[in-house]
Amino acid sequence: MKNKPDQNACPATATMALIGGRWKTIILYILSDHTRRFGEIAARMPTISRKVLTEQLKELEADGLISRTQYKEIPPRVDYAMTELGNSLTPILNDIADWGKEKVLGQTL
Amino acid sequence: MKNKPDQNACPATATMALIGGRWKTIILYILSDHTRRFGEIAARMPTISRKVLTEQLKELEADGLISRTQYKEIPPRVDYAMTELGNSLTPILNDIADWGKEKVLGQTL
DNA sequence: TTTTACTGTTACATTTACGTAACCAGTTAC
DNA sequence: GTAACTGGTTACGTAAATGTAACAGTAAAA
Repeated sequence: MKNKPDQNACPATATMALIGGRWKTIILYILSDHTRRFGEIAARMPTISRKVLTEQLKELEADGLISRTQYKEIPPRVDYAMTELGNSLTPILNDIADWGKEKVLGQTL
Repeated sequence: MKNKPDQNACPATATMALIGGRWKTIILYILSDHTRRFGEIAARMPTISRKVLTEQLKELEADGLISRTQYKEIPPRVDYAMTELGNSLTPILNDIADWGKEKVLGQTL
C-alpha cells in the first residue's frame, strides 16, 4: 500500500487516507457496480482532468482498491475494476450515496 | 448550507462535499460519541493546526453537522456537539472506522 | 505585576492539488 | 498519407489547503 498507516493511528483517518480526497470516493462509487474503461469513468466525471484522473486511478490501484487491466489492442483498451478489498467498501459507498441523496439533495429514498 | 449542491449532482459527491477533506471525517468521528471542547478536539488531532481546526469547525457548523456553544466564562469555554443531521452520519462514521481498523490497520473486530 | 488558562484571529509563507495545452504511440478507416 | 481513436505523459502555471508565528482578551492565581 502506498499510504502506510502507523498502528496507533485513528481508524477513521486510516480509511480516509485511502478513500478521502475530492475524487476517490466518486471513482469507487462509479466502479462499484461496473467494470469500466478509462473513458467511461472520465465521461461520468466531467469536471476532473484526465491527468488527475490518471493519478487517482494509480493511487487507488497502488492501495489495492481497484485493478487495472490493459488489453493489447489498438486503439488501447484499459479496464478498471474493484478488487476484493475495494468491494468490501461497497456498503459504505452506498450508504454515503444514500445519505447524500436524502440529506443533501433532499430526495426521498 | 455553505456547500450548496446542484440537484443532478452525484449523491456521493454531495456527501463528500460536506464530510470530505483531510479533517472533517475525523472531527465528526471524534464528536460522534461526545460533546467536546475545542481543546479536547485539538488534543485528539495532534497534527492539525489550530487555525485549520477552527476553519473546519466553522464549515461543519455552517453545513449544519455540528453545533457550537460558547459559554460566557473566562477563560473561554466552547463546546462542539453533533446536530441531529450530524448524528445521522454516525453509522457511516462507525463503518468507516471499522473498515479502517480491519482492512487497513489489520485489527480484528 | 506577571503568568496561566482557553479559544481564537491575522499576516504571511509554503506545500499540495489541480488544470491546461501540447504531445505520443500504433493501427484502422478514409 | 492523413486523420481518428484511446489512454495516457509531460511541462508549466494557478489555485487551494495548510502551516507558522505572533497577537488578543479577561479573570484568577502566583
